Amino acid sequence: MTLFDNFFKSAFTVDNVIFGFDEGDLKVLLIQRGEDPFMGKWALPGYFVYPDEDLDGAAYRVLRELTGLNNVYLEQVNSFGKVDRHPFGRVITVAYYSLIKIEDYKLSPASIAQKAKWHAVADVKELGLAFDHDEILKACFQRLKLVVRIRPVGFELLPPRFTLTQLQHLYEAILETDLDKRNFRKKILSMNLLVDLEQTQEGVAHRPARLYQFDKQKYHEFLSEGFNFEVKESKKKGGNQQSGLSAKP
Amino acid sequence: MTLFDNFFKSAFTVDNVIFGFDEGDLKVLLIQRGEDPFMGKWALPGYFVYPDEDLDGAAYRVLRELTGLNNVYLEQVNSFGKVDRHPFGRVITVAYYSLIKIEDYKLSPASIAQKAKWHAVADVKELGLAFDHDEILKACFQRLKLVVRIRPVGFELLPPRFTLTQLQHLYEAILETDLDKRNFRKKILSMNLLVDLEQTQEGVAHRPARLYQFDKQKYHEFLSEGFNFEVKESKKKGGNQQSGLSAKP
DNA sequence: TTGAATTAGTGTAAAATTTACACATTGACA
DNA sequence: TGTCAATGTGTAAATTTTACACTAATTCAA
Repeated sequence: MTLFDNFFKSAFTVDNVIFGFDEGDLKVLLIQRGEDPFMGKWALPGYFVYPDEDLDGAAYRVLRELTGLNNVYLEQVNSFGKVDRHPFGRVITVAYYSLIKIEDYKLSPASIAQKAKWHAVADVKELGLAFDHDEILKACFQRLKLVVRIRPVGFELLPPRFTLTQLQHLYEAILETDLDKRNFRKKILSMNLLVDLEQTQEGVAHRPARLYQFDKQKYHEFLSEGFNFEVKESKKKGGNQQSGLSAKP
Repeated sequence: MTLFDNFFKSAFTVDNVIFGFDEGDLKVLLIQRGEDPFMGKWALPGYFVYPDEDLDGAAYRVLRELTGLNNVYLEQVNSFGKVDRHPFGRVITVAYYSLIKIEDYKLSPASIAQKAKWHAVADVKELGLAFDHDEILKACFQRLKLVVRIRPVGFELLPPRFTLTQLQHLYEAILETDLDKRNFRKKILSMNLLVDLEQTQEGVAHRPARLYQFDKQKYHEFLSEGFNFEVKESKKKGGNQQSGLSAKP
């Protein structure tokens, strides 16, 4: 293995951007560092890749240890390897993002130890993360924006029963835009991905909304055949520039 | 740095999928391995990431050493880190793809030494690459398919003057589909990205085609504002399943 | 010189999709 | 019983996409 003997003190890690959705906000799970470097700062959960472990395996492990969750959507985004990104040495990290239902997330021993906490993605800018984690988060968020147009992400992020307004808010949070209510509903319903539960919300001080769930079978058809999401921005409110996109079978 | 002392003999590399376009075929630059493992097999050009070098820097270096080219479109795609992907030890590689004009590529000393050769992407399946390079190529090709819809890749892959038919063939090669000639032209010309050079081909045994070049300025506007490419498959010939997509400002 | 071969170039109408837009409905609560 | 707050619904216009076939320009060979 002389090949390797030439090579240097360096390490691989994975860092995981764990997205959730709650109270109309897209959130990300961060941990507060208990040691240097960046003691006290917020950071993405991550850890070394073990020698007997695939990259994906490491990402799943980090996620599992922190959240206790197993069957989760997880996708590699990019690697980050600036020479000086870690003050203690050369560390190249592979970034993953995952989508989880916040209500499924129960504090694990690891998450307590690491002071894990959900933060609204929009608020993280001001927070300033450790290392180059701001950059990593940005890349993963951008990827999520792409993926939401190609895959029905509501499946991963919403509770089993949800209203169309909640679903719309999710899309708006991810796309950072406002959508037209009627057009959104038309589009979503026309995909036949939703099952009308013929139930309504309870205990809200206004007309209660119908509850829906995703149709797992249709969803899997979509995943294999391709998927098309396209809803245009409403121009009423002051949403930012953004528009449609489609990807068809 | 005790952190690092725990960690293992392992290495990072970059592997580069270098695409070119010639004679109607999308091609990839491969090298024939002169040493074990996989002696004699074709492989993607790649090398270790030096300790004082960023990932992108390493990818550019590999590309430059092989092709002598500098100002090239290059994008990170994914990392590959299966435990056993390299028979001699743990090697995690970061895959990049780049787009070059084949006519700009001149044999460099490195490319001669490494027996570099262009292969049609379609033919590589049968060839069987070293390591997990088939998988890496596939991932990069897939990425290119996505990118072609969002960025006018002709810029990077075609010579300065080209015909609309050449441009169409490029899109067909990347998307692996047939496109309708009239619709393609309508779409491309409506983007105002092309400059009609008011010249025609010479020495062809048929009606000579007009020559165009890309409008650099418009191109940069597109890059900053977003880009929209959408042309649907022609159903005449037996093209495979594929259809449109758009991404707008 | 003529015509055969080959690729370039061109327009339109129908279908599908996207967009903009406003008001009646429901239930809780005071 | 009326006020509050969010739900739910339809249509017409504009835009985009799609399907489709013939004439034009040039070379080459007879």
